[in-house]
Amino acid sequence: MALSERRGRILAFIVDDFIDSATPIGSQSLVERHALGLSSATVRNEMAALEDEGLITHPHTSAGRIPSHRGYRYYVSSLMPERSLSSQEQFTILHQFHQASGQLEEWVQLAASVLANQLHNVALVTQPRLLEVRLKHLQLVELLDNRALLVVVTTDSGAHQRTLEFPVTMHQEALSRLATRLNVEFGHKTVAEFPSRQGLEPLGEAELVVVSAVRELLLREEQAAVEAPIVEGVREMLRQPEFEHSDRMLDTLEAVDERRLRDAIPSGAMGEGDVAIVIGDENRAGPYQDMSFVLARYGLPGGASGMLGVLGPTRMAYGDAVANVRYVSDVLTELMRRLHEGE
Amino acid sequence: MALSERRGRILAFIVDDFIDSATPIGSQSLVERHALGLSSATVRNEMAALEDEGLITHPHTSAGRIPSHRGYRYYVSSLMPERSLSSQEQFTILHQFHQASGQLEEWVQLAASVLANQLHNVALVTQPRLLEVRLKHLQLVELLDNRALLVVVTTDSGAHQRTLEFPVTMHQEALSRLATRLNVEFGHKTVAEFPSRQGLEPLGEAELVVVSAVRELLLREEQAAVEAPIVEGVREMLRQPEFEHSDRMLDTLEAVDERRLRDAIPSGAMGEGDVAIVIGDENRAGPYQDMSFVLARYGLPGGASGMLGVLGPTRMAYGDAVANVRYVSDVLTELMRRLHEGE
DNA sequence: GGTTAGCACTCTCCTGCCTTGAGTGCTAAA
DNA sequence: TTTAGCACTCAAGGCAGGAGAGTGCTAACC
Repeated sequence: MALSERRGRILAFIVDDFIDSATPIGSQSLVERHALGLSSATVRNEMAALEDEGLITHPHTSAGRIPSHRGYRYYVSSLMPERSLSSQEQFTILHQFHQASGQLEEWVQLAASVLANQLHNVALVTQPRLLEVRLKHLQLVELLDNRALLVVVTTDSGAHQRTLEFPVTMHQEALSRLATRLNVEFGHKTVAEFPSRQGLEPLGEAELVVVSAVRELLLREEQAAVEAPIVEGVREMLRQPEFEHSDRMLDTLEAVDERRLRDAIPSGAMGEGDVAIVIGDENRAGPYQDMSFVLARYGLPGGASGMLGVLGPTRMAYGDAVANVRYVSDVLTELMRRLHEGE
Repeated sequence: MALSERRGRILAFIVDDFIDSATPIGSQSLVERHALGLSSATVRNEMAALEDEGLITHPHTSAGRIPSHRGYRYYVSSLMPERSLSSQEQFTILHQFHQASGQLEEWVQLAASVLANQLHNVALVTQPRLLEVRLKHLQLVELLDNRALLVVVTTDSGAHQRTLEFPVTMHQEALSRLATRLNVEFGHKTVAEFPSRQGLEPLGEAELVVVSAVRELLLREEQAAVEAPIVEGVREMLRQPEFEHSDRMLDTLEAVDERRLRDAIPSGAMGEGDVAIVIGDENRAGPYQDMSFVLARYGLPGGASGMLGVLGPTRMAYGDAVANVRYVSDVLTELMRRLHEGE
C-alpha cells in the first residue's frame, strides 16, 4: 500500500501536528497551519480516505483525526524526513561525555541521562556485555573462621564477589595458595570449558567450594547478557498529557520497572547496525501496547555490546528520537573502541 | 499540654478512623462506630475543644474533622497502643529471610520488599556500613597495554573496582609484585592512617597511581556511610488516595528519588535503639511536609550498621509501621550478629 | 454543670440541562 | 476534481437545584 504524494503529505502533517499538540487535528486547522493550497473540504475527503486505509482515526464523530499505530508505522517507514543532529546539538552531548571520568559504567549512566533529557522520555541503557565471559582472575580473602570472600574478575572487566564457607578454617596463606592453583587451572576458561562433574572429582573439598561458586558467578554473568537496563527520565515522560490520569500513570510506572523491562525489551526487532522502532501494538507485552521503543545496539562487533534507546508514548517525536539514539550510540561505541585499543 | 482521658480517647478514634477511611470524620459517624456512651452533640463539643488545641482541623465548615500534624504527634506520643507483631506475622516475615541465600546484600534488599509489602508504603533501607573502613586486600589484574584493573577489598566486606592507567606498560607479574608490596605496607589501614603526601614521595610512579586510587575508593566508601537507600514499594504508596491527583503524584515521585532521599532522611531524629517517627512539617525539606518517616537503625553496636524504615503520607498506620520496622530491624540485626560470630 | 435534643445553616458533590465550538459528512455547484 | 454550504454530532464547560453530611448554637434536661 503506497499513498499518493498528496495524501502522504497530509498524513505527515497530521502526525507532525499531533506529535506536538497532543490534540486531534481537524481539517480546518491543518489548512491554516500549513500552506497546502487546498480547502478544508478537500482535506476532509483525503482524511476520509486515510481513515479507510486505517492510518488515522477519530476519537469520536466530531473530533479531529489522530494517527493510528499503522499510521505512525507508515510515517516512520515512508514519510519521516531523515534528520541528524546539528553540530551544536552534537557538541552539547559530546561535551558531557568529555566532562565525565573515563569509567565505562559512568559513560553508560551518562548516556541514559543525556537521552532522557534530550527526548523527555524514558531512556533505557544496558551495560555492555560479552556473549562469552571468561575467568580472568580469582582471589580469596580471609574473613572470619571458615569464611572467605571470593573475588572473581571476568573478561568483561567486572569484579564480582561472594562470601564462601569452607568445611574447615583456612588462613590467608592457604587461601592464597589455593587461589594461585585454581588460577593456573581455570584461568581464561569460559564456563563451557569448565570440566564436568566427573572431571572435578579429583579435587579436594575446598577447591570444590570455590570452583562451583566461580562457575555460578560466571554463569550468572553470561545469562545477565540481557541485564536489567538503567532507566532514566521516568518523570519526564509522565509529565506528558497521555499520562495525566493517575491510573494510567500507575500502570505505566509498573511498566517501566527495571525488572519488568528486562524481559519486555523487544531485542528481536533490533537489526544489526541501525535503529529499530517498535510502535504500539507491535509490542507483544500488554503494558506497552500504547508505547513505542526506539532502540539501537552499541559497542564493538565481536566485543562487548549493549543496547540503548528510549521508551515513550506512541505520540513520540520519532525523528528526534532516532537522531539522538543513533548519535549517542555512535559516541558510546567510539569511546569503547578507544578504550579497547588503548586510545 | 495533656488531654483529659475522654478527649484523648476521642482524638484517638478520629485518628484511627481517618487512617483507615481517608475521609473526614464526623461526630455522628464516630458515635455510631464506637460505643462511646455519648451523644454526637457532646462529641461535637469535644471536637471543638480539640480544634482549639490545634490537634484536628476542618477542610471546610461542613465537613468532618481530620487530624493535624500536631494531632498525629500527640497520638503517636501519648495515645497509640503499643503493638507488636503476632507470631503468625512474625513467622511470615522470618520465613522469607530463611528462604533467601545467606548473602548480606540480599537480606537488605529483602528487608525492603518485606516492609513495602506489609505496610503498603515506601520502604527505605541503606546497606550496612562501618564508620571506619579499612583496606583488607588489593589486587591488580592486567588489562591491555598500560591499563590494569584495581580490585580493593575493604573491611565492610565489599569489593570495589576501578580501571587504572600506568605511565608504562606493566605485565601481570610486575602487577602482582606491586600488589603484594602495597598489601604489606597499607593492609589494615584506614584512610586516616595513610601517609600524607610527603610520606608518599619515596614511592615510584606506579605505586603512586595505585595508592591514590585506593585512597579515593576508601574515602568514597567512608563518605557513602549515608548511602542512597534502596527504595521499594513506590507504586504501593502512590495507590493511596492522597496521591490521586497526577501533579501530587509527580511531585512525590521526585521526592522518592534515591538521590534526593539520601540527603533528606532525617537521620538526626534517630535515637539509639528505638524507632524514630518524623511527622509532616517536622521534616525540614519541602517535599516531605505532608509525609512521615518511621525509621530505625539496625546492625551491630560498634560494627556495621544501617538504617531502615518507611515513608508514607502523614495518614499512615503508625502502629503497624512501628511494629514492622522494629521487627524487621531486629531480624536483620540478629542475622548480622550470627554472620559475624560465625553462626 | 455537664449532657443532649433540636434546628438553622453551610458546603461539597452529584445530576441534569443548556450552550458553545470544533469538527465531520454529504450534496450540489463551479 | 475541487469547493462552498449546510445540517448534524459530540465533548466540555457553566449553571441551577437537590441530597447528604456535618457544624455551631441555644435551650432544656438530669
